[in-house]
Amino acid sequence: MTPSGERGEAGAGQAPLPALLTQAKNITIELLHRRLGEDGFEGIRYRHGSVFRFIDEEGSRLTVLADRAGLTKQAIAELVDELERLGYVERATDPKDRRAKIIRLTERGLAGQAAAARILVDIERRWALHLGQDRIAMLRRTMEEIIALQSE
Amino acid sequence: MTPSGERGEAGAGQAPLPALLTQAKNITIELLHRRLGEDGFEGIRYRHGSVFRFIDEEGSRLTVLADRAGLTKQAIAELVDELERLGYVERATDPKDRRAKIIRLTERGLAGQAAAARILVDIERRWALHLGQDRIAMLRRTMEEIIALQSE
DNA sequence: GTATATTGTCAAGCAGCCTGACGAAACGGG
DNA sequence: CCCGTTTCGTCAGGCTGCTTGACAATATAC
Repeated sequence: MTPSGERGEAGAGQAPLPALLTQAKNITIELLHRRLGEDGFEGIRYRHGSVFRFIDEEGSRLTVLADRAGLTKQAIAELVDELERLGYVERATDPKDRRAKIIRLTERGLAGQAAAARILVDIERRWALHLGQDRIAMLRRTMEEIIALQSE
Repeated sequence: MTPSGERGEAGAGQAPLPALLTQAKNITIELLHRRLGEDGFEGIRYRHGSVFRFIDEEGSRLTVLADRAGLTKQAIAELVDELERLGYVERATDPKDRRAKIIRLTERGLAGQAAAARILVDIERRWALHLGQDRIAMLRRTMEEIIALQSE
């Protein structure tokens, strides 16, 4: 009763684009989080990326993070709660605005952020080793351009 | 209180790979489902792809679909319920095995499946128009090879 | 100085999956 | 042929990751 499979398609031709993209994404985040765990950064999940990716060096407000991540304040608040419990992030009341709280990476949070970046670079490097540097660079550029194309 | 954003990264360099892949996927499925809707195929959601993608022409059992999609029987059962309500699929008891039910695409289901395939080809074609045929073919091949690389 | 907007939190709900347990039907060995 | 085991689909309940709605505390504008 535990799912596993994934095989070829039933119908004509080739795997649909969304399936390909999804599978590639899943592979990437699985590698990333496994290696984060191995490096001692336990408990970090994919969703936490919304904080790590968008937080400013000097810290950011909840509202700002929510806006950047395209999520609600409530959703981000829960992520921050979790990361705070795990010791990656800390909240401090903004002295300029006592409604707001500044969310800042702790030492460990900074280390985790750096580790993630390093691991992702390494993943790309290993793919480049098998498929060629230019192929991987092209993959990245093509996706960026597709995304740019759509947001016109 | 409705999220929207998505902007550049805070930290160094470039967008992380998983974010890129996710965004590309989201763009694709959004285009796909919008155009499916325009073509009169209402109510189809991303998750329904697990049925449309893996169902055999003569129909398939629930268990088979679940296995192929990498989901539980229960998850697929709910998808099939929905698609049945929408008229894309029908259940028939297997005469060979009265425990089992054969899930088969209706006329409308077949039309929807064909439309989806056609739209996806068209999306790729339009990207190729802007970025070049070779770039899009390469994108596809590179992702396929990355996926193959990981499942060694 | 008071109306209005903004910040973060509490509560509740929905989607999309999961695990567990089950009756009905098929299968396999004696 | 009968009975234990396996396989089919379903029912019930739970978890995760998000949503909308409502709110007290605080800041801002006129």
